[in-house]
Amino acid sequence: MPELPEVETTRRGIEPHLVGQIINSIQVRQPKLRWPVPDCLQTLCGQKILKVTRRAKYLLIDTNAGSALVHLGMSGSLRLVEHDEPPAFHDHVDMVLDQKTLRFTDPRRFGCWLYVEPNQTHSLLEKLGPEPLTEAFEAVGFYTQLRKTTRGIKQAIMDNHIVVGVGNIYANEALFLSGIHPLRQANRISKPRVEKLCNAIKTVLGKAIQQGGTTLKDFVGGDGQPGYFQQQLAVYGRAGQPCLKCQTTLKEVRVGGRSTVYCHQCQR
DNA sequence: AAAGACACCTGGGAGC
DNA sequence: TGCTCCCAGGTGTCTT
Repeated sequence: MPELPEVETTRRGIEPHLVGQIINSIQVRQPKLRWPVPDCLQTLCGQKILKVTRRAKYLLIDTNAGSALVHLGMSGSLRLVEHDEPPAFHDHVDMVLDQKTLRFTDPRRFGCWLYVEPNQTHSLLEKLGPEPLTEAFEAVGFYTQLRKTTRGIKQAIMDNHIVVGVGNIYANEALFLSGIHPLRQANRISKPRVEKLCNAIKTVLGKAIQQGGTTLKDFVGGDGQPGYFQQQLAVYGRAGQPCLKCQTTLKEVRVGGRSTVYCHQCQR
């Protein structure tokens, strides 16, 4: 579920229900997430939520007494439920607000709930590269970064030091859109093609956010309408099927253990 | 300093 | 029907 568009969609979905609300309690049923949920998270109880922001795939729920730093991992989701809705097996954390309860579900427990002190940054956020949908991510800087590595381009764009938020699905899609072979050495791609890739990343992620997070299966917020996960992925999950541009059969290889699908005709 | 392997977990589907 | 194996949207940390 959660690639950057899903995280941003989650943020937009929960924010209106969170801002201005008081955190009445935080119930941790399963503290063993990616890292143990720290006791100091309780510092936030009694505080008013000021805003909900996102950095890479991390969500920050800000108060005057610090922030909750939440990551959805591979299988996490956040949604708003009524106070009396009984928790299911994988509902590990509840943030009880005035009107509703923000509930964190995560079967694989790769997600996290951490505490950040006021006016501090967390070490997890320190070494992150630029946000792909901002001007901080642009072709010149991107090209400079790519010149420094001989890795395949797919691995490079999935590296958080180079650009954040490009997960496996959208890495595949952006490379198809820009006509670049996923295994091509990052430092051997011409400037114009890097520019094209830069734009493709922005386009793919931006479109996915517009659609409400393409791969999301369950939504957050009261108005969780189904249907946005049935979308048009050009290559991901389509190995063996014809390329949408040239009908060549799409190939699949494993890159760093991740499924990688591409058209060997369109992508060079 | 950079790149690859490994780690953390559960659930679902394929294959036998 | 039931067991085993493999795969899945992430990413920090350890090992070369």
